[in-house]
Amino acid sequence: MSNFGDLIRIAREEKGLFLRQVAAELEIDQAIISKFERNERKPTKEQVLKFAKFYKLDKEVLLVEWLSDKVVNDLQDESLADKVLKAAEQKIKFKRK
Amino acid sequence: MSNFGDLIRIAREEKGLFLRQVAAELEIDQAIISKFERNERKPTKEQVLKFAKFYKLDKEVLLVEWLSDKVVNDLQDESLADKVLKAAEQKIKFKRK
DNA sequence: ACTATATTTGACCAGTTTTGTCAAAACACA
DNA sequence: TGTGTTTTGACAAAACTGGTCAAATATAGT
Repeated sequence: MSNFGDLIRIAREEKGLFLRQVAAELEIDQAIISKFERNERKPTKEQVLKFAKFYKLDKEVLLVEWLSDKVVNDLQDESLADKVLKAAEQKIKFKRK
Repeated sequence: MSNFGDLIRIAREEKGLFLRQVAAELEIDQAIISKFERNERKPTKEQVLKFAKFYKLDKEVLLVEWLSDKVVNDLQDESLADKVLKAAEQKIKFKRK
């Protein structure tokens, strides 16, 4: 199962870049990027988009990864997760009308 | 489509109670309850449980309503909602193993 | 319109959480 | 050991939450 951190770590490694270099390019402290890569901290939406652009990753893929991490985080109480997701789906459907 | 606010407003009206009374009973400021009923503010989990108990509503129903409101709130970008919910589902499934 | 009561609104505060900065510690490896 | 990279943790700044209160607004009865 993928997650935001893995995606950006792999992308960085594939390009053979150091945290320092990415940090300079994106103007984000390298300590923070390190934490993003280990899923220790959640980036802002802006930052997600910066990573997508810089690593040339699909913006949507990265956003979905990031948002679903956030949703999972809301559902601490696993036991209700299924019901909650179903309910959320219904609400979204309803909103679209 | 229901939501947390509607549920507790209807419950209160069915019991013929004033905000003031509920506020006193639950020790929550009536201005806040008013905002909960209009979905202007999100209660804490504790508060959700207080309402369930006081109005004798099913705890789980109320929690699902509350959590799914939270999830929908995360998904500002409706266009990705379906993908995000599917991804979240996968992550939950994965976590369970 | 006036009164009385109920609800909503908005300004403000305090406490918590999140985000960013930095330097030291830990790690990798020649 | 020496050099360069990554991780960790302490700290501060900023943003967000949750609560309090009183004034404004709405509602109903007279």
